[in-house]
Amino acid sequence: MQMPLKYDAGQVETKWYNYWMAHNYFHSEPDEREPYTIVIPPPNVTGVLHMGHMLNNTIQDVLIRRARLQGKNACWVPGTDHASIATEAKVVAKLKEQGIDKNSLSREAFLKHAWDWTHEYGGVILEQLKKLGCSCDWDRTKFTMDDDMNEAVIKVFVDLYNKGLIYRGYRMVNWDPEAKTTLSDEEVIYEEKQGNLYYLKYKIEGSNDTLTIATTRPETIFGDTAICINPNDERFAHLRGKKAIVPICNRVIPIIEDAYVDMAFGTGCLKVTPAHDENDKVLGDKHNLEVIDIFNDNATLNSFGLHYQGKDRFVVRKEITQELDENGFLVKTETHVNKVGTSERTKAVIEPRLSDQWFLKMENLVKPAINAVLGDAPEIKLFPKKFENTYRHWMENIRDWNISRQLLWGQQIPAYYYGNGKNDFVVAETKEAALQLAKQKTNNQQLTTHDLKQDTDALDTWFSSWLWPMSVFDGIRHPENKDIKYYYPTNDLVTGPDILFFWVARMIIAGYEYRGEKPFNNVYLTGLVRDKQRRKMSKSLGNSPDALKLIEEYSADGVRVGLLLSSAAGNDLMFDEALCQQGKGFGNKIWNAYRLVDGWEIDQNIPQPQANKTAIAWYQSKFQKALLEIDDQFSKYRLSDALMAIYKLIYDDFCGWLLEMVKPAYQKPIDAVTYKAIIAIFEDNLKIVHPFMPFLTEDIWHYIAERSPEEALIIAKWPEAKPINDSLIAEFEFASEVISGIRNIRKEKNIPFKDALAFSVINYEKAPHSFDAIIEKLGHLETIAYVENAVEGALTFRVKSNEYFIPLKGSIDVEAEIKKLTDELTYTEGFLKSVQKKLSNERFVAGAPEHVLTNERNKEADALAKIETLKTSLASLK
RNA sequence: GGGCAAUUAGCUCAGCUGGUUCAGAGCAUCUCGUUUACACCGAGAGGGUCGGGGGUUCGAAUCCCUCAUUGCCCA
Repeated sequence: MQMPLKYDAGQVETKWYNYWMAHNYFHSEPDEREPYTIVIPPPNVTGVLHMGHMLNNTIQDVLIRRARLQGKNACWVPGTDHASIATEAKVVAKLKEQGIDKNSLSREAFLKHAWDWTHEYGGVILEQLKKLGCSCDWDRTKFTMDDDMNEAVIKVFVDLYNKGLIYRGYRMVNWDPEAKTTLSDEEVIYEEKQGNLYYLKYKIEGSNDTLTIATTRPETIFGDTAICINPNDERFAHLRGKKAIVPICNRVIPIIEDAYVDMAFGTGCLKVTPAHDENDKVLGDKHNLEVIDIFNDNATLNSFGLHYQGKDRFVVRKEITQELDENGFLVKTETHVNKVGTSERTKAVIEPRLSDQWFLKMENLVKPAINAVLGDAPEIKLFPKKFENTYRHWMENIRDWNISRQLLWGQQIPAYYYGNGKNDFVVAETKEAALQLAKQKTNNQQLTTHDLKQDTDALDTWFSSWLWPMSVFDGIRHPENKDIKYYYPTNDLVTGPDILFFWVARMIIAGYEYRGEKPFNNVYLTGLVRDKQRRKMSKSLGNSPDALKLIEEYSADGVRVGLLLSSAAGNDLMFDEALCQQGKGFGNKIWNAYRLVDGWEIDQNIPQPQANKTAIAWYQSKFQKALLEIDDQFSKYRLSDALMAIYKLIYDDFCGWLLEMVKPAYQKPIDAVTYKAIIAIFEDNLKIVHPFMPFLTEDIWHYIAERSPEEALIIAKWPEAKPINDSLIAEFEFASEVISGIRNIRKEKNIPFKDALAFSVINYEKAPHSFDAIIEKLGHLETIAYVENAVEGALTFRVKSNEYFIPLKGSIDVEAEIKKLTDELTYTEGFLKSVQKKLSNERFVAGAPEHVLTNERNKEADALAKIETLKTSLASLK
């Protein structure tokens, strides 16, 4: 087939993606082959492709395509998650645009809107992954809110509850008193605000002593249930075990000691208000303090606020400051800058508020997961290893997981209340099952489903995605099905370090709890994609390039290469479009290399020149060496280095050297043996490039020959390992230095390449002649003459101790030659001296290992030989 | 405030358990070159006292201490 001059990426990409889909190469079913499985980190269903996804999914596709070429049964399961907070926020915003208030809708009506939204925008991101070339098994696409997935989540919740691992408890949440709703941490914006630090005097019970505390929120004194001092603070040693009296409300509260208190901040005495401060809550739990909530849900004071009842918190702050001052409790006021959380949407100052939440006990669940990664015989490896420290730190200090969210979008918590008491509920997979349980629990056979009210909260999205590697294979509902038994544990997980805890650790926990087995063998943690100024790429900064535009401009292959060229595992990636350009350039290079080969005329009758045979044998060894290196880099998840090894192999060794070596002279045909070998080599090259540049390689593959669907590159066989001829590689290295020497002289003397040169050598090194014909060709020499003595009137250069001569018509600048030789001599003598100094150091000779010594002695011998050559040359010139 | 990383050429990074990858790669820069695959090209060149200081050692980018700077996570 005739090849176009230029590679048309857009057209080629569509063509081959459709071809791959039509022939079902991405689909996997269990069979007798070894499985290789990846589950995608499910992106937000309503999200769009950004640079992080591009990097992440390129890596996964490289891994999966390589596995496929290696003959494994490769299965990459795609899907999306429902991202409850993000999606719900988007739906709420859209409704607001239409003038609809979320709170005016019933649960069912709201969910209908959310599903409409999901159906409209959901899956866009998956379509975008196709543009990138991702070879996911689309038949297996999952969504965390699919019916079967929901069922698995609920089943797990009920099971954990029945095991006594799920409980209800209080937790501090971000309360927006204007919207009267809970906000996630992501929806709170912290702003620096100028405020005051009020110094308040508290009396000590049973004495005339006082203590002074500093607070930014004097109105919260009604909620004080302790004063805390640092046990190491000698200033307050006299207060130990005493009690203090809260001003105005005159409540008597204990003085407790805890190292949490910063002795240097304020007065060193801290008032503790567990109901209204996260840190105070922790202190309160630790010291068993009373919890007094002083606010209504709109942030006015309740009855604990006494005569301030019904007034807003900020009004009270002013008024109470005055009252305290008038009664002599206010010592002084200082200005103070602190960070105040405000609502992203209403701008209201967030009120920390205690609220009923569902928790999962982590202490015991976490044990197998710690052992799996950090134990003596780790079953799961993290790449890069440095994240093991982070993992350890989090897992060993794990807190119970708050799994409830005050949202509608998500799996509704399957707890059913039959009464108003705190414990008047049952947990079951269905309402019907709940009714049975409720009847048993209450002994009230009259109960009906109408008496049951389901908890209004939804489950944290991570409570779905922590089951992902199991639930996508239906392994929770049907633990013995053939898919889960075949594909689980999966092989590699590729994700960002920012969700190491939220997701990765929890999947490990769930894996051991529900299958008694790890969910994956290896975790490859990618870096964050940043821009050239090291800023994180984000929508709000607007510094993230449009992913699809990039693909349009640089081709999918180009962008893939660009992303991977500079992304060592775990290191952040400084994204630069120039890298995509480099990727595109690489594609162009391969394309044109094939155009060259494709254009050759083949002559069956001419014998293969020895030089071509040597060249091909050399490249084959070089290829095998690269293959080993590539395998090694892959095993360490160093895809960047694997790609660079391939890049250099193809660009330099194949295009730069091999093709130049075997290229027939102008309008001359090539022998059939060489041609056949070059084609075979080209095919092997395409195979190793294919995981990185799937489109271009598949396209060229089909230009090389007519191929049936069974012969497509995507399912070809990865090149076999063969022995490496190291001496041939070394001989080439030597020859390439000779060629460089010739090129240098041409350049120095402005000799055009088309002029053939006379050339002589004194072969002191007894170098073999295998590459002579190649040196002649690439150096454009008339011939290589082996001589015993220096050639007069010639330019010279040396490789090791061999001396090369290029006689020039016209005069040689003898002075310049002498200077060149003298410089080389001076340098070599200096080098020799340093080597000999080392060798004459007895402690070095005694202490250094044998191979180091041998090396130093070789250096010495080489230097001596070279000095000999240089001296002979100099003598002949003078 | 606690913890964990990092600092090597103009840029992005590699350099595993101290000595043949020991100062490297790619890009960028500069010079020369339109040789019939490719100017998205070819041939060459320059560029780093391996963040500063100290120590261990025959020998340190590599190990230890210290200071400085930066980043990340947790509070």
